[in-house]
Amino acid sequence: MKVTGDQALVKKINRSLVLHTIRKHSSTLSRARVSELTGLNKATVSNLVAELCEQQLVTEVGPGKSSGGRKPLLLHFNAMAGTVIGIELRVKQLKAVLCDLGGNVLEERDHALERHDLSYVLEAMKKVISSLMESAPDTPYGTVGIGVGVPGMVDENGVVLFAPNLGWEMVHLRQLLEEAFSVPVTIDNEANAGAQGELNFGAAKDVRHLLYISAGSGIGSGIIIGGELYKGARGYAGETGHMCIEADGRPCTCGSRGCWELYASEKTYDTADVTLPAHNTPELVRLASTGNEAAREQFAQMGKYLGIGVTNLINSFNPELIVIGGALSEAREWLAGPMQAVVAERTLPYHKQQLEITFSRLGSRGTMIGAGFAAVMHFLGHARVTL
Amino acid sequence: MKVTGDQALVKKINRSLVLHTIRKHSSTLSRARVSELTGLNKATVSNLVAELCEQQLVTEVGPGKSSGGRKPLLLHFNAMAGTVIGIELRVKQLKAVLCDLGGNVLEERDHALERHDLSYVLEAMKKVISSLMESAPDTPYGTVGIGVGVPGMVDENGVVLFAPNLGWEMVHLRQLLEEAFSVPVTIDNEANAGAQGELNFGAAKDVRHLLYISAGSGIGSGIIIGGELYKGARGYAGETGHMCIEADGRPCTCGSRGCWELYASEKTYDTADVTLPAHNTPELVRLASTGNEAAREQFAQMGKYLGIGVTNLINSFNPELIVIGGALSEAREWLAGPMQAVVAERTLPYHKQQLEITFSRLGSRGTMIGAGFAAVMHFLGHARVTL
DNA sequence: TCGACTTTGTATATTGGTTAAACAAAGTTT
DNA sequence: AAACTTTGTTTAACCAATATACAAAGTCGA
Repeated sequence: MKVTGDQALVKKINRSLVLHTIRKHSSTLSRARVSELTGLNKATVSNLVAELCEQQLVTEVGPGKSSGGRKPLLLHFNAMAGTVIGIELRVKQLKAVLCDLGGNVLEERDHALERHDLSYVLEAMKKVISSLMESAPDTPYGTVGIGVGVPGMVDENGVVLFAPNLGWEMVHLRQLLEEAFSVPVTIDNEANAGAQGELNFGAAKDVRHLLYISAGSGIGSGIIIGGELYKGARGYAGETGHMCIEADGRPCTCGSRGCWELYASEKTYDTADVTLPAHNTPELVRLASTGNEAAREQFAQMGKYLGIGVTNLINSFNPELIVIGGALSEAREWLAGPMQAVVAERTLPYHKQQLEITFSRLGSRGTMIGAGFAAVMHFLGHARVTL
Repeated sequence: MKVTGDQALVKKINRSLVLHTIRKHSSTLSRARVSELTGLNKATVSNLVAELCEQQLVTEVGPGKSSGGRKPLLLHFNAMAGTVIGIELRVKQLKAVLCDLGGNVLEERDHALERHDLSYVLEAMKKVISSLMESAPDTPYGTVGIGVGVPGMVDENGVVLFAPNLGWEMVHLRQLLEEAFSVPVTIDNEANAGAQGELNFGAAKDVRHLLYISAGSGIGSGIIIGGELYKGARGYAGETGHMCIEADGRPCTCGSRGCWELYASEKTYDTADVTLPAHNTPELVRLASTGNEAAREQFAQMGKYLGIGVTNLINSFNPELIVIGGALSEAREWLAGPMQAVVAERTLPYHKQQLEITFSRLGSRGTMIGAGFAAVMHFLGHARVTL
């Protein structure tokens, strides 16, 4: 959209600056400190804070310690000003949480999915959302948004362009949910949502260049560059599961061959050469931990191929931190070793020096929380300028 | 950098909006039409245009056709208000142009490079730049910037982090050139520069989602999403040459194995199984056109592997248009067929419907012109807001 | 305990940009 | 020639940020 500059815009930008500064350092900043951090004049900060207080998004939490003068009045981001719903749509499951504006989980729901057709899934979503909305505590703004993470490509209008694992194409999911609940809805790629979750509340707090790999029934990645989600036209980037790692490898449903996710996701369970003792991750993890060799070997193979793909991404994006999330992160104990070995062998020394690989801290909740966070950001607003 | 909102910022944003609107539709817009296009008030446009006229960036070019009222005064973007220098640093060659602010080439220089050590290359660059600066016509602002495209990763401060084909690491190129010439310098990845060139002046004018593949001594890609260069922390994105397309393929200097550019760039010349009749692209192209089978087969193989990598990128980014540039675009006649065949076979029908693959229109000049354009944009300023 | 100093936060006048509305200028149409 | 259209400028009003002065509330040393 074409944006022109006027005073309303200036105010939006500065309000956003002040609000998010307080949010990120809740209960530790005074007006004076916010003024220093943002570069805004003290008076401007005072005015904007007054407005935010009226809107109940910020409260004064009491005096802090003096450093030789008047005691500062510490400002608190009022996370309980409203709630959001975060949803992760998986292939066989619908997971949802009710969060406050600070990403704290207040309620949680799980719902098994038997089919993937839109009307069935939509009905299930509506049920779960209604249930969470009813359980929401009384807050000034109520439930201010719904964020959904889906396993597929999403455009800037919240249309699911393509979700192969669900068999969806061109589903106007945002519109459908907004019509049903009359609340702003944000739709994100599942990996992008997970990346946002880990960046804001998990293993990657305040990392500038992050690569989040979501390994489950497929593989997706969320890429954070310069502290911001590198989403391009939303969800387009990071569709790395179909990165070809074997030129003449197995044919994939995507039309190509040798795609990464055929070798390093739960898809391997169906095509594995050896007979596996189980065909789902939780069961295989259980078996591996009891010493089952076939299960361990399976994870070792997947770890190796995970490492190959991760190496590609390291060589492309040179992140500071890599977080592995998704259902497969449960198997970290058996994946990590082989994966790290491949990465150590294949990446340039130049990359290795500042690189760390870790697993999701939010676990299976990361995507939901991240999706909910997108709704929070939509509610709070996030204007900024590129020069 | 932290940016706060004030009236100066508002003016910057609006000035930028007006200036670039006029630039993109030079000599066809009146003040009234600019007001409509930008959404700014007529008075605001008048004021900003007056200022731009004073700065000699815009001139009134005369009356247009009336549509039932007073004739409009058409506004012209004064491309000759200044000049920029665009440089492409290749492995064996330094190519440079002097352009006006509209990307029109005024002078051109070529300089062979015998070595890659920094001091030697820097000396060559200085010579070429000085020569172009001296030949620059007299303009109000003179030579306002230097843009360089380099075959490697570049960070946001113009530091060449890593350029394997030159053996460079952590070269503060921007700083070095700015100190030598006291003119703003922009450093870009070579593929990103090429993408910018084709987007603004070449085969991809006004395309929203573009994938530019630069295939030469290596492979890089420039990704345009939503009409803007998707560069993340500059140059990090698009380092696709080291995308692994053969899990246990040939070892690469990058530390990995089976990298794309080992199979689809000029690097194949050195590792080809069969004895090639020549080991450089121009010669092979000549041979292929005279009917040499070995040369044609070589290009066919490269085309196939180009297609494999391109398919990966299509499945990841779903662009509208793919432009193949770089030295290998000279061989389009023999590459295109095999490449298209692989792409057609491997991509999803969903992607194919809106996808077009073409070759560079600016040819070998694309990167230079794009690099120069980056300098133009730096000079003109390009403030905008994200909500 | 008192006064000097510090730090926090607010009030006031100024600045500088956009804007709506009226207006002037220069056409076309009937 | 009168009525209408379109272009571009002038005017006054508005509004957010800012510098500056100031009030409030603390610390610290003698």
